[in-house]
Amino acid sequence: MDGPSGVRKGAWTREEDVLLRTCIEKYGEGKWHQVPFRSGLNRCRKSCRLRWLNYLRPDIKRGKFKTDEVDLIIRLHKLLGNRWALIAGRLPGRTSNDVKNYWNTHLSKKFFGKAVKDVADKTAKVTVIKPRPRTFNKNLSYLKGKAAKESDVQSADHTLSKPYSTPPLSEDGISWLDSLFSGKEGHKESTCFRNGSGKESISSFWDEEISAATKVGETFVEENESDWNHFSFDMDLWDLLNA
DNA sequence: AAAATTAGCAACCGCTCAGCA
DNA sequence: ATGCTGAGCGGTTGCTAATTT
Repeated sequence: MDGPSGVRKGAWTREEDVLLRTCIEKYGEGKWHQVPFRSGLNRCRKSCRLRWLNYLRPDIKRGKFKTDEVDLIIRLHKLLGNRWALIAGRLPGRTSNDVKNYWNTHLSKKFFGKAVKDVADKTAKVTVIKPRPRTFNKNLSYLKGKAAKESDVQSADHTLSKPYSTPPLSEDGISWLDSLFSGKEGHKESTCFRNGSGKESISSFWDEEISAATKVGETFVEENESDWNHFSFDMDLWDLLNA
């Protein structure tokens, strides 16, 4: 079971779980590089971290996904793509691995299979561009104050897997995006689920998303500004989160 | 009852990013 | 500006249990 480097791999034993749990309870989460040494486990830090996050953490919820959880996964996946950590963050007690596994085993066939069938039926190629806001670039024309071209916005409609109503552009052509990113008025009362603590504002949802996105390298699709053409926004999810 | 197939889940791997020197 | 290291994420693999033939 040991790897070439002498580090143990494969399934965790009960004893290893106890050692890891004891270590985390004593020293707290984090400093994963020290965990194997502190716990006395012959495991790599990645393995320890994963075991804790996906299995040993006390707040992890086990058992089948409820229908509302499934519904949320579907909607969030539509909005965020395969960003399992973000999706799992909206599902109290569920890990990204859980969500990912559930999607791959239950939902991907259901939806991807259907999509394939739809495409075959229509014999039309549809490219679904999933939004990945973490590739934001501060040099993007939008962030430099340039307005998005309306024609671009309109053309984006054709790239979406589901039609949606694009909020009307104001004179500067960016107001709705502006408010979306700044999390300003109009959304403050909206809510969504958050880690069992009840609710949080939808604006904070986006604040988190966008702040993370803008923080990360501050690269906002510089190499292909037209990516914004494909920015999709799920109004159904918006409604759901507002509900 | 046994073999083959499928489904579900745990764990690993490789990559990217942030922080720091 | 650059390189290094730790941390985190998503894709993929592999094992096991359940189901079907």
